[in-house]
Amino acid sequence: MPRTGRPRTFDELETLARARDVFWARGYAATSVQDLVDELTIQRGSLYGAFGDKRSLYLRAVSLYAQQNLWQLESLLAADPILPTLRRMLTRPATLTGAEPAEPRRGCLVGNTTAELVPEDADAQALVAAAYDGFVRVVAAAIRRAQAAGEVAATAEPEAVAQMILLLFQGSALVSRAGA
Amino acid sequence: MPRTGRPRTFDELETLARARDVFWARGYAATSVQDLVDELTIQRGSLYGAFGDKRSLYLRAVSLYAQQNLWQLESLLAADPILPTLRRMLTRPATLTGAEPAEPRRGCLVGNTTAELVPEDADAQALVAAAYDGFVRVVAAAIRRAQAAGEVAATAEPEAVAQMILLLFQGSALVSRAGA
DNA sequence: GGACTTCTGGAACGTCTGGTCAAGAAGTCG
DNA sequence: CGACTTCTTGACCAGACGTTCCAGAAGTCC
Repeated sequence: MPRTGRPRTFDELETLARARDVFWARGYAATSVQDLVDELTIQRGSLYGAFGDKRSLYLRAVSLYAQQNLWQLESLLAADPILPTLRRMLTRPATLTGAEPAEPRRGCLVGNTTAELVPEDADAQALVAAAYDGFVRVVAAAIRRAQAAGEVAATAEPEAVAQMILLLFQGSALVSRAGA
Repeated sequence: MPRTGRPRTFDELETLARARDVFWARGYAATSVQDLVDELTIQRGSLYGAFGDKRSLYLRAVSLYAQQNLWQLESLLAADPILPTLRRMLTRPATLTGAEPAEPRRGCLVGNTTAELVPEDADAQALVAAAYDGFVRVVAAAIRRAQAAGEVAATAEPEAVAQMILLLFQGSALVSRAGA
């Protein structure tokens, strides 16, 4: 069934990425639909037509963020050795997100969502839980590879260590919003 | 200058504590003034008369939360040994707040504030930064005491370890909102 | 080119928001 | 008791909010 009718004049993915940045900078509730209309170069009608309502747009934006971060994480950890990479991630959370250091500190959009929407919103909860799960899975796999290569002590429990790294990473992203 | 006129019929501190719980459960933006009026057993006029506006009330509520948590932390760490206490705090963030395990997971109000209001709000930023600072100070002091008592290796940097514990603690409180 | 479909732009809607106000109740103080 | 001050109550306000809708523009398909 080929798509007929007038095509969109804006790129949906690019617009979604811009929405992600707006939400990331301001949070969910503090971002009004008017803010989005202003910054996405889209009119209200188009926004609602393409993304449904504000909440759906937000969830899609967070989902995009989580997926891009997971890819970035995988690619960063693909190169041996992993320990310097992990250290850099923890001391500079922006390593994963590709944000400029000069930008105002925004933390991690998944973490921010966890604090603002979860546990009131079941969909948001599932979304962030999946993101955390993916993080742990990828890091644990990297640890196992590093153990096989002799970089990391074989006695360490990969899943447990990965879980702890997740906590450190989220804690770091959160606290970094408040200053150094 | 003695206070004259009709006295308040509600206890200000108790009301503030209740406001803290409401904000803690729902977040800042998602809590309407009407919600507060409903749950504090106070009328709008009294609320504004006693606490100024919504934001002031929120900041005072977070401040109360932070101070109570700091006291609780100090008293928990006063008893040797500190390591089991720290472990319990990290695996069960509610240890500090005194929240029931059955309650919906709310994380840490300071952390939630960091995610929702900071860095847009300079007052909130100062508030949470002070809270983090207090946490690190108290934990570092406890580590120094434990080092003097031989419980903790003397090679550890108390401040650095305390900072890491803060990150783990905040990470744990945050991620716990999303599930186990 | 004609029929049809989708998108755009912007006005409009009802609701809810945080905040104010005034009148009366209920205290304190001398 | 009388003067004064503060608190309570609930109606009220203007503005912002998220969302809907429709007329016209701009495409696709046969």
